[in-house]
Amino acid sequence: MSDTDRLPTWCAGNNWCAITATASLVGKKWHPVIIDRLLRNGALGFNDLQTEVDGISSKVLSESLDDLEEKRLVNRDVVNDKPVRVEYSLTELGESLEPVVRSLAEWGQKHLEPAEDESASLV
Amino acid sequence: MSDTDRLPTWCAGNNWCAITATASLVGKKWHPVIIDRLLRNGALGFNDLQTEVDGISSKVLSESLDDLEEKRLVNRDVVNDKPVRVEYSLTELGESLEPVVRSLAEWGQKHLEPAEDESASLV
DNA sequence: CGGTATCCTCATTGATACTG
DNA sequence: CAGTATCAATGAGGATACCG
Repeated sequence: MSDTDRLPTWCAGNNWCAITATASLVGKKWHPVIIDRLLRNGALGFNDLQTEVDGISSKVLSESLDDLEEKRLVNRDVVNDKPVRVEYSLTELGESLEPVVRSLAEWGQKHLEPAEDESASLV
Repeated sequence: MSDTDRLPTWCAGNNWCAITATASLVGKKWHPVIIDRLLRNGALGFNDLQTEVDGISSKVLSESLDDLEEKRLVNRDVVNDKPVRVEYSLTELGESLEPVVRSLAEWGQKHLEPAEDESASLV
């Protein structure tokens, strides 16, 4: 019931529907970071991932991972039973987000960072 | 003080800093739609914009516009004094977001929409 | 026309603690 | 190691009404 508003009814056939939907994916604060980490490092365990992201609580990481898994962007593989060892990795769909993430990163690097501090020239 | 966490300290020199910053821009639910509308239509008045977006309240539109203006993505021009006539348009910086928005849209169209409903063929 | 002002609800985050 | 449980705090989003 709560997921009926995921794709609003006014999201007819126009492409900003896809924009909104995608933005709600990568705009979830931690999602792009997690995806980035996974793109860079490949498979990571839960705590490794938490260390990599640095600043996220285990609860939020767990929820984010659930969300990303549900959306088929990450795989969760139990690679060992005892002691428990889990590895998170990107699915093909998740990896297909790379250009999107890169586009975000490039725009941000080009337009956002210099705006905050004009005293330093480009490195 | 509350804006000290806009760019978290752990956002060192890695590019996911830019990712996060950009994602927080275009991930604001209505922002990408507004930008899309402005990209398509050019300059729009407040109420026109509200009609275009369809579903946004004047309060949220107003706040979004403030936010976008503050980030130098949209211009607010008073083109007439009495009666008041205001036009919102994208700045160059705002227009430079087009590839980002397109990248979001393309990914969403390619990967998101077919997954939700496989019964209907493309229109 | 172009907004503000309230007030309210719900989603998201986060800290801390605890478990298999 | 890999999470879940709880609870508090924050804030974005929305409905409605009103103002210059």
